[in-house]
Formats: sequence, C-alpha cells, structure tokens
Amino acid sequence: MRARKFAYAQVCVYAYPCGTLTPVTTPPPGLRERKKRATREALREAALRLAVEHGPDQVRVEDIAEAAGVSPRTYNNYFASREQAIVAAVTADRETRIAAAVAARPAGVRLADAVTEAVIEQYTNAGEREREALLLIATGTALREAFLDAATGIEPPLTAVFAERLADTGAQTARVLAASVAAAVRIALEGWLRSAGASGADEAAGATGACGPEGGSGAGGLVVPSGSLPGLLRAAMAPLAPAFDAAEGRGRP
Amino acid sequence: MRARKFAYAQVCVYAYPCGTLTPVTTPPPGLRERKKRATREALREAALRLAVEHGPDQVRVEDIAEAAGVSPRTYNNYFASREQAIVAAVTADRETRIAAAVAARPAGVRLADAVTEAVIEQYTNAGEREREALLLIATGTALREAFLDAATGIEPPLTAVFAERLADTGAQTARVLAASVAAAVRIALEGWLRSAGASGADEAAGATGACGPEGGSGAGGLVVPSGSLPGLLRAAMAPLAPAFDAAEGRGRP
DNA sequence: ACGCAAACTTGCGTGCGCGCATTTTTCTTG
DNA sequence: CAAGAAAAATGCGCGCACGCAAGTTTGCGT
Repeated sequence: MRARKFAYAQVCVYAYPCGTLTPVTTPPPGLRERKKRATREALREAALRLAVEHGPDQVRVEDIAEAAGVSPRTYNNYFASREQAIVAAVTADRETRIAAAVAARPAGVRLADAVTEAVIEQYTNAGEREREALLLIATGTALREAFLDAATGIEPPLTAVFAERLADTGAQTARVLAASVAAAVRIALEGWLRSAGASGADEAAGATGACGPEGGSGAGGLVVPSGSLPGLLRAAMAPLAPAFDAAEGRGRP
Repeated sequence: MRARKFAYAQVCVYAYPCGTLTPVTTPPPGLRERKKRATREALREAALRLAVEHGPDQVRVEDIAEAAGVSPRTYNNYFASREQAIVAAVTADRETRIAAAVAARPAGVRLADAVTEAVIEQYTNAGEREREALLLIATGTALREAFLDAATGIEPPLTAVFAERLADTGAQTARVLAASVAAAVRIALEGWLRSAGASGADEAAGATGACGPEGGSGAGGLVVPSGSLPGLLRAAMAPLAPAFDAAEGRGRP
C-alpha cells in the first residue's frame, strides 16, 4: 500500500491574498496584481470562447491554458476545476456587487427587501453575451452544477453586510441568514435552468442527486409555473423574510 | 485539440433505484439488493478501518476496493470520491432518520422545534466508534469538507416532510426551508469541528474558502463560545424559527 | 429448466487536480 | 541600481473520477 502524495489544499492558492480584503482605496494596483488579473481574465475569456466555439465538452484545460498563453499547471492555480473558468466568465464578481448593492440601500428599508432586490438586480443584468453563455451552461450537467455552486460565493460578503446591520444579534445569525439566501438563490436558479434547457434528456432526477420523493411528478407543479428569473428569485426569498424581520427586531410591519 | 471523452454523470449510478422510494413495506429485499447493500457496507467499513489504521492520507481507493473484495472501478460505482466512503461509515443514513424523527413529532408542536430537536437528537448519538472517527475526520481538510457536504443530504427528505406539513403553502417554501436547515446544520458542524480539531495548523482561513472579512479574529468571538454540538445546532437553527412559524401560519405564540 | 433481458462488475484509457521542487518574475531595501 | 526576499509560473508525477465496452450475475417469464 503506497501512500497518497497529497491531502487536498485550499483552492486558488494565491488567487485572493486574504490580507488585502478588497481595499476601499485602490492605491496603485501594482504590476503583480495587474498581471494576475490579466491572466485570470485571459483564462476566463479563453475558456468561454472555446466552449462556445467547439462545445463545452470538447475543451480541455490544456486548450484553455494554451489559448491564454500559460502552462496547464498555472490554470489550476487560478481555477480549481475545468468548469470554473467558464462559469467565472459569466459570474464575474457578482457576489461582491450583490453585497455592495445591499449595503447601498438606505438603512430604513427591510433587510429582507433590500437583499431580495439586490439579488434580482444583479442576476437580471443579462448582457447579451451572458444570455448566450447561460444557454450553453444549461446544456450540460457539469457546467450547470458548477454554475449553481458558484452561487455559494455570495455567502461570505453577505455575511459581512448582515453582521453590520444586525450588530446586536449574534454573528452566527448573519452567517445562517447569508447561507439561507445562498440556498434560496441556488434553488431559484436551479428551477430557472430547468425550464431554460428543458430540451435535454435527464430532467427527472434533481440536480442535487435527489432520488427520494419529490422527484419528477410530485406535487407542486402548479405553484410557480417556472416563470421568469425575478419571479423565481422572489418566490424563493419570500419564505426567509420573516427570519430577517425577526433578526431586525421588527414586529411584522 | 482532442475532445474530452465524457461529460460527467450522476454519482452513484445504481446506488438508489429512484423508482423505489423507500418502500414502507419491505417485501423481500431480493438477492440483488442484499448484495448491493453488503458491498456498500463492506466498502464503508474497509474505508474507515484503513483510514484509522494508517491515517486518512495513506489510503488509496485501490486499497479500499481490495479490502472490500471488489475492483477499483466498482468503488466509484458506489462512491463518487475517495472521502465519501469514510464519511458514509459515520454518517450512515442519518438524513433518513432525521426526516423520520420530524415526521414522528405530534402535529401540534412548532415545526421549528420539531426539526431542531430531531437534528440534535440524530447528531448527538455518538456511538463510541463514531467519536473516534469524527476525531479522525476533523484532522484533514478533505475529509472535513466531505463530511460537511454530506450534511446537504438531509435536504431531499426534509423537503418531503416539510411539503407534507405545509401543504397549503407552496412546495417552493418547503424546499427553501429544507435547504436553509441544511445550511444551518453545516455551519454548526463547521464551528464544532473547528473547536474539536483546534490543534491543526491552518485554522485561519474558513473551510468554505472565505477570505473576506469574518476571518480569524473578526467580531463575534464572544457570541457562542464554540461550545457543545447541541448548543451550536440550537444557535444555528434559532434564526430560522420565525420563517417556520410564518410558513405554518402561526402569529408569534 | 431454459433462455433472455436487465442489473451489476470489471478492465482499459483519458483527462483532471494538485503536491512538490525548480525556475522565472516582481517587489523591496539599502 | 544591485542583491535578496517574496510571489508566481512551470515541469513532473501520482492518484483519482468516470465514459465506454466488454464480461458476469440476477431476476423473470414461458
């Protein structure tokens, strides 16, 4: 029995310096940082372009790396999986923008409304090319999964803004609420992609591997007839509103 | 540019027949099914045993398969990753038991309380050997991640029971609440493992790759001093209670 | 009992994720 | 600006996940 050589690592080794938590003041970005951003974007763009040109399954990381002018090994210093680069080309830094949008709302409005609107706002900006890419994403299981997983990225920044607004309540509450929002968004996107790419074969089994009840022909077919993304997002966020109100100390306005 | 040969598949190909949604009546399991269960358990047990004996990073899937008397290829017909088998030996079918425990509560009690108690109950049954295994799991990043991901498994069964109790509300609500519970449980377990294996090196960066604020020395250190698992679970579930009450139509009892 | 179809196993081959060690590039400091 | 430190890119190797295309086993109808 030989030993395994490694024990997993944190993804994106030097992707996010961690000490530089999005400095509000951008001093001079420095050459190092600029090159890194450039490489990252080159990889994203190359990945998306190749995926569109030849189909998502005809592209290897080697191809993406070559198109971006870096070694295959370097690719994995930026993205932990083959799909992440493609997804990142569409997702970009949506998470940060959502958090910023929430923070920008006046302090008087319900937190639940603020976050709902912010999410819808940021997910509805379909910039022509994004639509095309999303259509591509909906076609394959792997890409779809990667796209949905990317939605989890909103959790950390959301936790931060929530913690600020709910200072008196525990920090745990902020984390839980942020995670719940992420889950809701994921569910909404899942339903949306299901209707968007409703021409594929395997539509019965849920994307999360749900084999239990609630499979294909269960109840709830008439509730929310798989409509527009904003509608789905609103519907998914609605059940969480009472939790936000309670955390804010509102007595059902 | 050669083509990639595959496009991902559903994990655990014939692990859950899907058509057989946990039949309440177990007719006669049949030889086929019994063998499958035996193989699955053999793999789980072998994986855990080898991991304990030689350390989690010294075990390859090849070793596990050999110890269980199947081919390496067969291993991946049952588990999608090397860690899943080890985790499964501890997790077993906790998800199903949690859902059953929730369904077993009298219909009069608050749903929020029912699910909280059910979760605590099922996660607190530490059967001596499980404690040892969990200690093992806490030591490595990969295993820890797999263990936390496994908590997501409660989502489908919970969705089912929620949908039953909240029949009048939409099925979407059930899904969102179930996902939120899963997220809360994950957060609680995360905090618990952090305190349990608090002798490792890299404890600063969050397990979810959280690099932003809320890192190591942020605010909230005095809220919930990383205590017992039941306490952590209760604290994580608390913020969701209002959402459950609202879904049940309760006006703050 | 026989044979057939479906379920499951297995060997093979490919691409992928990443630890490790080395080289190259960028940032500091005197 | 030169030298050293820090960060990043690269090459290499290993183990892993899984499609595919055989084999083998189990269940069923006649």
